[in-house]
Amino acid sequence: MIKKYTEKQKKQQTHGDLANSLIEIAVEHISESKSTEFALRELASKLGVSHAAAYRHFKNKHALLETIALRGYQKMNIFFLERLEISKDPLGDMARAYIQFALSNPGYYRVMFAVDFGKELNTDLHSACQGSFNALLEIMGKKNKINACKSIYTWSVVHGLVMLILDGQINTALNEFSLELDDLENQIIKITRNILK
Amino acid sequence: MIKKYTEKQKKQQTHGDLANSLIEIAVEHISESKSTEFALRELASKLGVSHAAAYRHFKNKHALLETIALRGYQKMNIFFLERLEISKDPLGDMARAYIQFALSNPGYYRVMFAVDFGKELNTDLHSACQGSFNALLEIMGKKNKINACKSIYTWSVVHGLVMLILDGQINTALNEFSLELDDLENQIIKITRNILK
DNA sequence: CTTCTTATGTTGACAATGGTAACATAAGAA
DNA sequence: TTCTTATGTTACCATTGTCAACATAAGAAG
Repeated sequence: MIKKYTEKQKKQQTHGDLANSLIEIAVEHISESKSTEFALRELASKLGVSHAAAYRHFKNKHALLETIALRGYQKMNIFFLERLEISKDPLGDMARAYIQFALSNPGYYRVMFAVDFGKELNTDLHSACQGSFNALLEIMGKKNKINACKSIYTWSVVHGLVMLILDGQINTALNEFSLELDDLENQIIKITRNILK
Repeated sequence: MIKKYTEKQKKQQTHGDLANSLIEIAVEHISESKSTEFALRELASKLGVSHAAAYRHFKNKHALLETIALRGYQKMNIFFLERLEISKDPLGDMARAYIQFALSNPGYYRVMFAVDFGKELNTDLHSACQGSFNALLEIMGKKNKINACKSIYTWSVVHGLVMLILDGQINTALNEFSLELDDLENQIIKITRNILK
């Protein structure tokens, strides 16, 4: 018994760019749900494609996440480069750029910090992540222990702030003191700059 | 046809303290897997109990997570109180306590920041979380905008640092500069303490 | 002690999901 | 035109969350 496809199925045989579509819709979903959990089948369905189609482009669900994380780091690194090429305040602009990237790309950012790094050393991912940190390290000046501490410190500040904001943990605090996000961001960058002198 | 249980099943009819056992094993699993994802059935099986037994103690999987988060905040608040009762350096000790709690209770800490706060306002959870922040706020002195910023700033530093450490993101940086965690922690607290000046 | 009620287990079912295998078609290379 | 490969499809399976029906334990009420 030979299977035959209907005309509709024939037309949908090629989606065009399923890999990218999957990435986009996953990032969007993660951004809205505030969680990196999602159903591959549901996304496929939304794209008008069968549940198994995704496996032609990604080995499994985790591979999709890894790809998203990698793209996120690449996007972020480019974002940094653009902002820092001509800067009179590298540290401040770096911090500002970091916060802005994360808050305007919550889907990517979440995945970048949700994918387990320890599991199977994905060298691409590792070096992409390393790249961001090195940019920060260079801003600090000479590469030594003290400046490494300062870099980690700065990373901690911006990463912590961004995660607290994305997870909605400081909403009530902001409301209570009628604080705007912009004010907070400026304050935090100001403090950071002073501290590191 | 009436079902009969074997002698073995009869003995296992009461587990003793399944609710707490579930919490403990879940926290342990999360701590080891570095992820808040787990299979309820697997945990039940490890506890020698059937897959549906958990539902006598928790409405669903998410409820278990909420309970873990709540306990985490309670444990953390107690931890803070103990450390700050007699302190000559409240901000430094607070930061130190925060980092220590998170690093020695990674399972709880992860859940505390993974449970979605926005979904269904779990008032207990909210107030428990609020309690931690208020402790920090009081250390800063008068409650105003500036000090709210400083509090959020401090929280960002310690939360960011802890998450980067737990997620293994700064391992390579630490290795590269032969930095010990203790050194880093001290450096960061030293820097943070300057905030209040 | 007996009986009733409730707390806490059990099994069995179901739907959703991740993943694989077998198969069909499209598209481009030979 | 034909062969190969990329990219879909359906069918199937194991795992998981959840619920319903049922069984037993343990303590309260008589």
